[in-house]
Amino acid sequence: MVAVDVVLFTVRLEEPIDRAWRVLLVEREDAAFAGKWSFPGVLVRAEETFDAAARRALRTKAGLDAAHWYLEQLGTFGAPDRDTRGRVVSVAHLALERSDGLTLVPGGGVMRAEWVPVRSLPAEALAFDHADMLRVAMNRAQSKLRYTWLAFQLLPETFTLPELRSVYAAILDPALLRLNTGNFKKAFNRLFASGVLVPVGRRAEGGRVGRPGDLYRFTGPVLGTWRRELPWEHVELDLVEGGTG
Amino acid sequence: MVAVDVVLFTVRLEEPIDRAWRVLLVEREDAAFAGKWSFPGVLVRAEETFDAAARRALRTKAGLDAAHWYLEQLGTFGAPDRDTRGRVVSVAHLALERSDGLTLVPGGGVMRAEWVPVRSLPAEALAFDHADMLRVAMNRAQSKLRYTWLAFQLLPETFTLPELRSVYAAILDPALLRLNTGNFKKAFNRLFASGVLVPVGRRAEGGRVGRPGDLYRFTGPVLGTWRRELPWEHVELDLVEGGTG
DNA sequence: GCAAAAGTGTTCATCGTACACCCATGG
DNA sequence: CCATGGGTGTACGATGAACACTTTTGC
Repeated sequence: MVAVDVVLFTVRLEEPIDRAWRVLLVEREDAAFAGKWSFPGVLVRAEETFDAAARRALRTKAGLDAAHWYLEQLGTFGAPDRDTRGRVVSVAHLALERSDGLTLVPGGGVMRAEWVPVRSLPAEALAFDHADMLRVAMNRAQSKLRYTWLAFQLLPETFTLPELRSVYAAILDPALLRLNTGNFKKAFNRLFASGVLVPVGRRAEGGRVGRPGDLYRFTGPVLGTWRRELPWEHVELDLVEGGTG
Repeated sequence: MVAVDVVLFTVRLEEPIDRAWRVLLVEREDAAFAGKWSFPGVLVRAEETFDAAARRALRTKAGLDAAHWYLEQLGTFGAPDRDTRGRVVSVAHLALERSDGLTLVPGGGVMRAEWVPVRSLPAEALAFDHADMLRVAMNRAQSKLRYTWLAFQLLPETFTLPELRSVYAAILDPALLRLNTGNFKKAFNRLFASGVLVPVGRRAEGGRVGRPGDLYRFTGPVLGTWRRELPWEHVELDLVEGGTG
């Protein structure tokens, strides 16, 4: 028996930073798992790909149309005793998406579907080995945020730099919020220079105290590495014409 | 049906750099797959973990005792038509190990087992979707070499810096061999300073032309990231005592 | 002695960090 | 006009890249 489970992360910018990083969890109708959260998942059909099954899980269990969302395979969990009802191998998936305009519609054996704060989620609250899955998913999401431009996936079309910083802070480290704003912007100098991050106009909504931030738009692929990790990553040596004798 | 396949990489320092990066491939006895290479793999038993199954595949198909080797899950391949004999989901694994003292012993339905050069391996030479697996495995191995100290896993107890450079060159980019030796050493300054990389004594074997390299020993965990990837990775701000009015 | 390869040290440019200063908004 | 927060510019230190130079081997 092969199943898929989906760990769908989002960030709620309006929430306090410690509760901003959220994950989609559902509670099943089965009495056996009462009071436990789990990730939306389905059994893989005979002629179905994992990717299709994962998007179907989001649709049927939470009413979300994930047809075009960012989705990647996380890993496969197959400990012989992970499911008490027999050996079920689960291919876990990671998805990230903004959740502003979404409404959750529980379905298919699901009582509740909610965005639950990740940082304060105790392992006992999760069914099966989903606490393991969550740990792997959190690490992977943090890595992806570091190596790629996936952070922009969690923001609306136009956004301010403080909002961008909030995304990084919510997922990587809340302390980032206390970082100097100027240096934060400088970290994106290359994106500005290459025209992938472009300013739009002043921010009208000044709901809070200070000066509103400038609005920006991201026009690049969300994947694509941050920069080189090894010093000598780009070796473009033209062969030196060494005399051979 | 759930199977595991293992992509086991090694580096042969004595070979020319383009043929130094090698992968373990086997040829099955089945007439249906004659002339095609595949990765060693087995069906997962009822009460067996993936990890155990992967190590069993190396043992039974190639006679390798991989009990303590570096092994990680790569990803799961489950396209409905990937195996002509029915739907078989395969959990691919990545392993890296030095191969100096190893002898390959074909077994369990395997005719041949060989270390095949990776860079010159055409996709058509591989059975099933193993060409896809290989591509993923190559990318993952290259990433691991960049983010971790896994390169040392492919070297003997003591080694020279040129040999270390050869490992990086074989897997990342052959052009690294033409890089300045001094700057290469400087890239490991942190390892030297922390005492994880320690010199031993002069290299006796001077089989080649120039001066033999100094011998070194690596005494650290093979995993462990290279360095920070985001500028503001380590936020250790003490809260500034701002007057709150 | 000469060529080839390994290893050391210096210089220079780049970039991350700290910090001072200016701008815009709400009360 | 003052507190709060966003944005700009400058100075300094760390470090990667280029390169000159020394050391050690084989022929």
